[in-house]
Amino acid sequence: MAHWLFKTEPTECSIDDFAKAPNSAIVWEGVRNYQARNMLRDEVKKDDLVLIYHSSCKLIGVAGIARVVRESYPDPSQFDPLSAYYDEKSSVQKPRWVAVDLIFTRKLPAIISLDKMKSSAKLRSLPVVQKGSRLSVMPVNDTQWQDILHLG
DNA sequence: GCCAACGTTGGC
DNA sequence: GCCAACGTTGGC
Repeated sequence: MAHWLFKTEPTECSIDDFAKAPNSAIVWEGVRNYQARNMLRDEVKKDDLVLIYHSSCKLIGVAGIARVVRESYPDPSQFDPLSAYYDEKSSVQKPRWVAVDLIFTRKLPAIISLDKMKSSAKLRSLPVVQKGSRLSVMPVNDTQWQDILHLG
């Protein structure tokens, strides 16, 4: 079982949105970067655990944990002209983007801040703390997973 | 709101 | 297939 970190702007989808619907799958849609898509499509598997990371907000960092309940399938938002994620170059016959479904696991008692992760020597190789890393889907290895949660 | 660091696009 | 111009991301 692998571990991941998914970025989200809490104004779009926050850990509280997960917590409010603990029994319903959340469609993780809108990934529009090829490198992130490839991981989502090829490597993110059912039962993998995901750190939900809040970005572009006041309290930047890991807010909670979710679990993959459905592996990649065509992202419905790419076909929806009314969606902000609509892609006119994509088609149902040849979809370009994928989504996965997640379910709430738990909210952390406190956000594990980006600052805190950056100041941990153990986490220097973690993609999210590296300069210029903008991927919205990033791998987290087992050791890093433990180290991150121990910061909390 | 700024801007560095990436990613994408399109002319050649 | 190169690369300049442009667009986006996201921390600050």
